[in-house]
Formats: sequence, C-alpha cells, structure tokens
Amino acid sequence: MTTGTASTQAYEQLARDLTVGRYAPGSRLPGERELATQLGVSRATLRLALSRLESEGILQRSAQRGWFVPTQVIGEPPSTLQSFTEMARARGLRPTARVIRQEVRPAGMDEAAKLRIAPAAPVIEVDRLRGMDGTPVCFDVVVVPENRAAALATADLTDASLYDVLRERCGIEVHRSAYTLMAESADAELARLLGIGAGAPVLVGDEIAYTSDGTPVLIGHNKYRGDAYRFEADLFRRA
Amino acid sequence: MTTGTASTQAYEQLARDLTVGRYAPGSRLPGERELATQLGVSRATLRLALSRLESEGILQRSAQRGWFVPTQVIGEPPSTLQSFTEMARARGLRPTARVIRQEVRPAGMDEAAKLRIAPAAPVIEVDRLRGMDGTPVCFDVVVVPENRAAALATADLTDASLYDVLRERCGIEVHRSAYTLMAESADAELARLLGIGAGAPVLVGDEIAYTSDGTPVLIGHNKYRGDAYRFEADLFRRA
DNA sequence: GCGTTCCTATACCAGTTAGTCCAGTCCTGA
DNA sequence: TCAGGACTGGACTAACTGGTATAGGAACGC
Repeated sequence: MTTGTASTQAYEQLARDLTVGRYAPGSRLPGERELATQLGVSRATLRLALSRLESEGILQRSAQRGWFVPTQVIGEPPSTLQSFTEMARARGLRPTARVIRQEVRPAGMDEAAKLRIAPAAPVIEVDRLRGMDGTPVCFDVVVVPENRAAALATADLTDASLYDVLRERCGIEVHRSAYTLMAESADAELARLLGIGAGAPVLVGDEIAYTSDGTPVLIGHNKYRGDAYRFEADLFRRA
Repeated sequence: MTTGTASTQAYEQLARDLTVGRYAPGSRLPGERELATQLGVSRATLRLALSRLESEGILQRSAQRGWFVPTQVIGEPPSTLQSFTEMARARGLRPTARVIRQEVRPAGMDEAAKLRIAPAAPVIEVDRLRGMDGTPVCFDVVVVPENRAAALATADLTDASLYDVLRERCGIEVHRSAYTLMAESADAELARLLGIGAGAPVLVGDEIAYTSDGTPVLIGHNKYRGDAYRFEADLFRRA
C-alpha cells in the first residue's frame, strides 16, 4: 500500500486520473457517491480530495450538478462600458486628469438636439487632459445639461472620474453609451496637449450617454493618442 | 464555472446577452430546448431563469409561441455585428472587394493561439481591398483555419461577403466578435492601396470572431481610411 | 486515562436533470 | 380551404446531484 492519509491518496489518484485523461475536458465526473465507492473511501473523505483539486483549479464544482473537468477556454468579457478611470485602474495605472476648462454656457443647436433640451439652454462643458501615471493620453470634452447636473459646474474634477461624480453628486447613472470611433490627424493644438507630433494619428471617440430610461445626459468627445490607447468591444451578430 | 446555482448563472448569462444586444428588441429567442443546450443547463433550470427575467420585465413570454425581447421605446440599435458588406448596403452603396492574396499557409504562433489550433497548422489567408462603389476604403486581412473552411481557399471572394461565404459554403456561423480598435499612420504600401497620402490616419481594427459555442473561427485585421469610415457601437455599463 | 485528528456511515435538503405528455401555434402542401 | 405535421411553451415525475449536519469508530500523542 502507499503512504499518506486516505484523503491524500484519493486526491493523488484523482489527479492521476485527470492528468492521464481518464475524464475528458468539459465532462462531468461520476457522482460523489459512486466516485467514493470507486476509490474505496467515504464520501466525506472524497470531498476533501475534491475540494483540494478545486482549489488548485484542476476541477470545477457546480452545486447540485456535479464536478467538471475544466476546459482550457476562458470566458471573454462582454462588451461593457468602462470609463477611462476604470480602464486605467484595471491596468494598474493611476488615472490623472487636469481640468483645462469648466464653464456654463448655452448649448449649441446640435448639442441641444442630442441632449433633447431646448436650444441655448445652459450646459456645463468640461475640458480635461487625461492621462495615465501623468502621461497625457486623451483630450476629453464633456457637455452635460446644467439642470440635470448643476453640481458638476463647481466640482473639482482633477484626477476624478466624471462618471463617479455624476453618480454620487448628481444622482445620474449612465447605463448605455452610443459610441462612434474614427481616426484623425492631430492638429497643432492637440499635438501640443498630448505631446505628440502634429499630424500624428489620434483615435477620436464621440459619445452620447443615456440613463437606463433612455434620457440622454452627456455628450463626450475624446481624442486619444493613437499609440497609447485601444478601444475594445464585443459585438454580436443577430440570429 | 462561476458562483451561484445553475439557474442563477443561466439568468445572469441571459441578462448579459440581452443588455449587450445579442437578441434584437422584438425578436423571439431560440426555443427553450435549444436555449437550454446553448447554456448547458436543463430545460427546467432554464425556465427558472426565464421566469425570473420575465418577472423583471426583461423578457416577455407568449405561451406556445416563444420568449420575446420587449421592444424598447427609446434607443438606438445596440452593438451589433455588421459586416462591411451589410454596412455598405445599409447606406445604399455597392460593396466591392478585390482579392489581393488568397493562399494556404502554416499558422504563426500567435495566430494558432488565437484560433486555438496547433502551431503551423494550415490556415487560409485572404487579403482584400474593400471599397464602396469602387472607392477603396479598407485593406482587409482574414485568417481562417483550413480544416474548418477548406472551401474558402478556392472560393471567388471578389465583391463577396466573407461572412456569407463562411455561412453558406462552410457552415460557419459567426456569432460574436471581439474587436480592438486603434489609430495608426498609413505606411507607404497601405497609402498606395487606399489611395491616401503616406502618414494619413487609418483606423485599425483587430477582430477575433467566434461561433455560438465559443470556438474561434476567424482572425481579422482591417485598416480603414480615417476619412472614410467610422465605427459605431453601443456600450453598456455593468449593473 | 484524555483529547485530538482523521475517517466512516447515515440521513435529509434544495437544486438539477432527463424524460414524458399535453395543448396551442405556425407553416406547408394538397 | 383544410388537414397534417412540426414546433412551441406548460406541466409534471422520478431519479439524481452536491451541500450540510450528525453520530460514532480508530489511531495517535500526551
């Protein structure tokens, strides 16, 4: 006989069976009761071995369904709206933002149409230079109706997430954004702000953000350094 | 697997698919039997998830007919996968495509990884110059595993929709694509093909397309003229 | 002696599965 | 116009699943 406790032996036997390919990836193992009988241990002991295999990622449990051999496939994230701030943090970088302009002014005709407000109704415009770890990456213009987000006019938006401010200070929860992306060349002013050469490629994103009831609440216009930013999304094909 | 019961997982998966626009508003979902298979749960479990979605107003049931996505009052179409061909037709333009290269070659290391095939396994590469009404708009490289789409190697892809050919000739239905977009400058060769100046901005899209069971079937690399193409998508914020 | 640790055995619970049967809906072809 | 077949969701059952709790036996160190 071998050495070790019964649960360790069961663990090792299962690990062997799995590496040897006794159970196909994606398949379900026999039930705990049957497996325990096969291995000659009690169910409680078997479960210790199974839990150990799960903690090592060799097995996956699914309550009331069974134990499964993992498939190598990892699920990709669905297309999701991620703010610049969140994106930077997800990459372990510190998001920064320098406010260049922050003022209340009358809405232009197309802005009013997009935001479904009266022409020349007051809007707040915030221009910011956004970066990661201090390096400028994006020039960002945001326009919000003043009657919906008055607090934004005076809030300190330096290094802050605008989405966070909208949610916490104005009670506005962005749910969906219609995005348009295109490639342009940087003009002299933008090139200076982003620290790139004039004519360098920039990724231009236009956004209209909506709350969950479909009300437009924000117009965004972002110009990203072409060499420092990517845009990712999942798209679905209709059945 | 993640956490929670199977029915909760099915519920969450369906909710994700719905917010992300996998099923169009007003459309019918696949039958319960097929949907259960797709989600890897039994029909009874699926029905728990469906009932929960119904109680939240996310789905509507119609006995003996099917499950329907409620039509939204407001809102533009959600992010949906639209081929170049479809996009051109939707704008009343005639999509064109000139085949520049069409060959079978061994897959590179990263291609093999993305397509989950063996390194150096044969793949079909198709390079095309695509346009609308004859004006070149996009240089398009597509890589597909040869064992899944042998017919593609010999098909005439001039002015054809590659997605259509994949579906009709190879039985491959693209369901989801992971997209990455960035801005670059055109090099001399690309500038010549697209008829733009060297250094002009181009919108570069990288795509990995999957079937409904999550198998990667296609790598796409598209370079669009910055002044002739926009990319549109709807993004959703996680609940 | 005692307590600890590991193991066995048993029982019950809520969730899940696969299967069957039914009635209503829809499409197609005579 | 009508009949039939294919498909739909609705409802139900029996068997099975892992999750949990319980009680008791066996080996070991002190």
